[in-house]
Amino acid sequence: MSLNGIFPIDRWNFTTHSVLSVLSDQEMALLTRHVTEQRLFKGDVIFREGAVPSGIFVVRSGRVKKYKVDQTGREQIIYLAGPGELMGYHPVLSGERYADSAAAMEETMVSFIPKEDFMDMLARSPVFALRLLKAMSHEFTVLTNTISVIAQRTGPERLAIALIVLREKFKYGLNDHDAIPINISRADLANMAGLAEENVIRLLSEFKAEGILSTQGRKIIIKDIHLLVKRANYR
Amino acid sequence: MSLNGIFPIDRWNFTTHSVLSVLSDQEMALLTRHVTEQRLFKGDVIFREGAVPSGIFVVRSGRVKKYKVDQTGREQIIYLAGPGELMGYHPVLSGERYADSAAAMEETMVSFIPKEDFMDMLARSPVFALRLLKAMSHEFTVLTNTISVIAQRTGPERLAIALIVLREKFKYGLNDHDAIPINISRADLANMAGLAEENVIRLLSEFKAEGILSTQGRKIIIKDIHLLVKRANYR
DNA sequence: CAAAAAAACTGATATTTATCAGTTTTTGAT
DNA sequence: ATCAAAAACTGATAAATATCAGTTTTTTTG
Repeated sequence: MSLNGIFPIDRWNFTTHSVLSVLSDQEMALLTRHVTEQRLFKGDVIFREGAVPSGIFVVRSGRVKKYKVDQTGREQIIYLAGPGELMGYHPVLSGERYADSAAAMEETMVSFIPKEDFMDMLARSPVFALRLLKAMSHEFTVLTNTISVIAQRTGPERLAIALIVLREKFKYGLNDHDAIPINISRADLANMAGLAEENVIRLLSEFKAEGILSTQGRKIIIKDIHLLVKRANYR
Repeated sequence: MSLNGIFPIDRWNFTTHSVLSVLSDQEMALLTRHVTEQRLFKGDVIFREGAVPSGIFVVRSGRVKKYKVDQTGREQIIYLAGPGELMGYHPVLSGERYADSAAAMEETMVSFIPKEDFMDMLARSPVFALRLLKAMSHEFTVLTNTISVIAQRTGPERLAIALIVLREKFKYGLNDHDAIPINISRADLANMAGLAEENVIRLLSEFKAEGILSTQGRKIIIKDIHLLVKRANYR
């Protein structure tokens, strides 16, 4: 079932504009001539805030969290990247260091493209540059909405929105009628919603009592998406 | 006195990469051939969330807040734009609607460039496109840091950070040794720091008691920037 | 498959921040 | 300069959320 029209899911989480797809086969071959593949396991760090980038990453499979760590060690998850998404190109373009860190949330495959090849393709292909501008502009909308969610929504609303986003992120590869098991630790969920872990757990059992979801161990299954959207208090 | 090295002020608030400056005189003339100037007064809305953009804006003088309004009518200020900054080009590039609203915080001059002229220049000038990519990437860092401030800092820390940013934003046109009067309503300050207005006022008098600042009516003057940076708990 | 480790969960309490109902001060218009 | 309106400010209270100190369940590993 699609959420279009009910909840603007695309605005909250997806980078639907496929950036690489605008390249011709020839250009693609040029861009990926020095590409390397990496298999990552849960918790593996892909890049760390403050480090100097040497290339960009493409998520091939799995899920990656982008986050910032504060003084007390708490993580705030800023974005969740899935298959097909580009990561880590902003600091390459701006000549800065990484503004956040990225880590695999499960077994994940990523491709690494050296920054020289990326910048080279950008200079060669005006279409690619324009498409990247478009994709970044969209990401901007997503980040702006993230700010408003964190700053203006209550705890229960933030959790409900995080669950709606996660459900979409975990849909990948499943049939439409399948139940979608959201496989995420309570700690990661808390860091997404900006809540203490204990409060996430308490809210989850409230949602369960309301018939919104069920749990199987750590896995969360949304039973009534409309009720969940209502709980998110979306206007 | 510069804050470089003490507090990474640029990361938090400035779009220092001047986008228009890379254009030749000829290109500039082409871009600004249909430009119109507008004089705006305090509170005047420049664009509103959800509206369809028909061009981009350049702030010439004054200060503009970019914000989102929630169900209860509360504003969260996302960014504060000053002289030289481009506004409202993201939705033009992505073909979306405005993700946030913009309003003048004081008497302000803005230029309006029709989107056709902007897109035309982008197609004509690869240097311009690359520069825009660079500027947007930097903005990304700023937004990412905004998220971490809102999500991970305490109320007093958020207020201290807002004041540091505001002090820089109000520096424009003053001599280095001048006191910088931050002229902002308590309501706007609260909406920047993500606090209730009453708590901002209480915190301001705490800061005053600590010798960090003084007030003259609504105007705030930072007396000890090092103490303020300390209060922001920056590492 | 049993033991150990990790994660999920619970209840009580503390802390932070917002809300409400005002009073006082400042600002802007005549 | 005066008055009305708006903004700044104060104190008391309420609500939301975090923290602490555990117990129970689930997952992982030898």
